[in-house]
Amino acid sequence: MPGTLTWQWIAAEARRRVAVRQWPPGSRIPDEAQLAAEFGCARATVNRALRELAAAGLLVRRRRAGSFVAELPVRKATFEIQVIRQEIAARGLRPGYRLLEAASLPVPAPVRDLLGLAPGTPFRHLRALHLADDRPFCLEDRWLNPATPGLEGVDFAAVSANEWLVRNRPFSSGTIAFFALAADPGLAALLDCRPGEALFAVERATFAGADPITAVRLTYGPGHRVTAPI
Amino acid sequence: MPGTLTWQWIAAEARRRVAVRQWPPGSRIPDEAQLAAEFGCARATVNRALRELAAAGLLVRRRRAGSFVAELPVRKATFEIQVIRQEIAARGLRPGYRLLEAASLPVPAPVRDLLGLAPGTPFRHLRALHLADDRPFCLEDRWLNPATPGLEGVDFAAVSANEWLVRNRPFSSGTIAFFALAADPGLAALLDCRPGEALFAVERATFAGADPITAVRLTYGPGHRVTAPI
DNA sequence: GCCGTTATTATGTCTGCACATATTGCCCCT
DNA sequence: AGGGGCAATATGTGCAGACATAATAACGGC
Repeated sequence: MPGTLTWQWIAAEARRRVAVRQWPPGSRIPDEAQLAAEFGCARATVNRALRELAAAGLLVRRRRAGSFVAELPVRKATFEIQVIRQEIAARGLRPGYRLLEAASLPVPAPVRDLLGLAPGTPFRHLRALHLADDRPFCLEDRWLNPATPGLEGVDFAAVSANEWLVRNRPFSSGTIAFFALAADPGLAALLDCRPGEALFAVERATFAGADPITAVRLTYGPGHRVTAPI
Repeated sequence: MPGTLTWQWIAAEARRRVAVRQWPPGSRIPDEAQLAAEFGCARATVNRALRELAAAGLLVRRRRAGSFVAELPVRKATFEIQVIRQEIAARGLRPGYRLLEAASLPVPAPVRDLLGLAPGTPFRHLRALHLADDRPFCLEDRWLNPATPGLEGVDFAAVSANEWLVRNRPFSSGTIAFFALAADPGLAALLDCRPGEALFAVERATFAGADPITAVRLTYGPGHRVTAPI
């Protein structure tokens, strides 16, 4: 055991003790100082290991109270949100892009609520199709704040709004939602599927601080799956 | 600036510098020692801050090369996977549960591939309906390794397999996938919706080390959304 | 001029110490 | 017995210094 130190080893050992019920769910585990003594390392090293396990949902830590094994551990799955072009390339396909529509319109009510806007606010509305090996991959339907800095003069026929935003307005906060959707005739024609077919869709709303930047719905072609390791 | 230290302040300041293009995408940022000098703190503190930003996808760090602002930052959305009963309770609804079917059957091919099993392996097959305020919420269709320790004698009419596993075989690894699905007549009857309606579904495969534990598909009622902050 | 070896450098991690902070539980006062 | 205040305690974070490691850049031999 000594010699193989590092916080990762300690984290793995703690995981093992939880898995074999040496530290049963709900129980309090020895405090950092005790573990540091047992493993023959500094308390900071134990702290690093346990902090990691708490972030993973395995432990619950409370000041003065101690560290406890989670009763009903909340597992966390982390999905990576890439630029769509990269998402397509990662599947070994050739990405393509076609702008369908660009206009300035008053935002519809659902988007208004999502972004917290006043009724009648004009936003830029964009619809574009992302292609993989020349076949429809996903429809991007976006409402974009016209006050976004740097927006004037951008040609969204050449660069997708998706990619322009990631490059130019990155690091914003927001929410993401996944859901299922039946293809209406228009969607079916665009995504090359049967009307009524079940499609997978993602909606994102993003903000820079309190300022709304964009709301987007990405509707994927039939059979699309989003996966992540647990 | 001095006095307000903590790694969180440094992380926020670094985020700001990236956002205002003081540190443009792709550029190399000053190294930890320089930043520590600038902020008047220890290198370990800067390290903690930058490590956090790298985990968030904002920075890319390479030994000897330095820290760089990500070109196309890969945003990460973290979904919490709760026990279904808690998921229902969190929506302010009364959770219910009904076991529909329990049998020992040879695993079908798709599940076999997912879990890496030999053909003809017998697994325990469970189907159960989770209810919210007595209305169908989600159908659980599960294949469970009969060799799972502690499994014998568990009454899955009283406890959902979902919850039993989280309590008794937690902390396993695996994969999760989200996708859309059209309701077949059987599903439609169970989930109280129209046949052909688009439904949201989740598939998980979980392992303890290399040993397969379970494969499960959760098919949610119409209109279900899964959301996460970014 | 090309290629393999070596030195340099920035990050990754550990140690040992210190103080801050949030609770909890005990004690004391009423 | 009950309630409020205080001290004990475990985590959270900070500092300075050190060595490990990986990847690059510089160098030297052929």
